[in-house]
Amino acid sequence: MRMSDTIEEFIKELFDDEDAIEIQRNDLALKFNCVPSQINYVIATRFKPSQGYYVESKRGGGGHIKIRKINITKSNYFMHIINSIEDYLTGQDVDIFISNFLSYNMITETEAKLLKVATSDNVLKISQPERDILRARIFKNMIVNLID
Amino acid sequence: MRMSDTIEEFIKELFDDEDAIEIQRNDLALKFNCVPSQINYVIATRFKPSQGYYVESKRGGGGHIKIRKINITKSNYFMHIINSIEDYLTGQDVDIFISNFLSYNMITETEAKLLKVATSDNVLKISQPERDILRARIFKNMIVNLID
DNA sequence: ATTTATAAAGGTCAAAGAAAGTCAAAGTAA
DNA sequence: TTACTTTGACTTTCTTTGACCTTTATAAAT
Repeated sequence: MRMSDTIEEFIKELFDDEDAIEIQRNDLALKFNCVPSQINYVIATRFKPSQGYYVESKRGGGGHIKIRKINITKSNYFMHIINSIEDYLTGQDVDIFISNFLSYNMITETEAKLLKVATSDNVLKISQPERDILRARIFKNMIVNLID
Repeated sequence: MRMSDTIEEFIKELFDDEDAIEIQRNDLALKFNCVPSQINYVIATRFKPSQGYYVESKRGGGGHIKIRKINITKSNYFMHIINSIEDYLTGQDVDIFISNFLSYNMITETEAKLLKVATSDNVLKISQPERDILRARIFKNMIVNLID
């Protein structure tokens, strides 16, 4: 088995239910007896955004590499919602969606308020059926941006 | 955890609702077993104006370092922005506002994305000048909801 | 009362240390 | 051959440390 695969596996095991982990490049390199940049290679090839991960790091004393797993459930959930919304969307529909999002802890209170106000009749202020069409577009596009 | 982080945390806990605190550099250094200039480092990197703090100090006997939290209260800040927006708002204006909000740490990345997408040409998709008028309405109303 | 010395703060800056990042060359496997 | 892996020299970023500097208060000396 390639060393990169071993390291990849090890890192993946670190996510034990958690959705984010923190590693130290030099420690890992030491543990696997490889050069530190090998760790970068593993991360670059196995923990890309397209593979559902997203990475941030800090250099200097006490530096570290943090790898976050994109919450598939969340993104599936929102994707499903988006697909389920037709071309028209009423204000009541929005209210129901938002209260569900909140009860599943998918969004913050502030995000809820933003969704609500940006799609409210008072703000859109155009006549039907254009209003519900515009509302659907705004709402769907906003939701896409709630996926981590 | 880095010493700087520990010290930062400690200092932040000193603000217990208060909006200003006073510390003594040598005492702190002693408490955390570090050189006094470490305190300066922490202050310089973690209590910058851009991070909402402002620092004054006095040397000599009975000297001290006073750190004040500047609360351009979010609410004042946003209210001012809202008042400054006329009936029309372009996409470029929005971009500038958003990047300012972010650099002043007034909003999260997600909130930024929501603001951006809910006011983008692609989503509004109506003709001018109605588009800029609608954008102004949506943007202003969303911002109101960013005030905790 | 004024000047002078001393001690008590805090400030600055650069060097050393501690991570992580980059990139290209060399090695391997399909 | 071609794509993927491994290595290592070099770079960049952030933190820690320490030597030296400036400011302020207070006590001592004039």
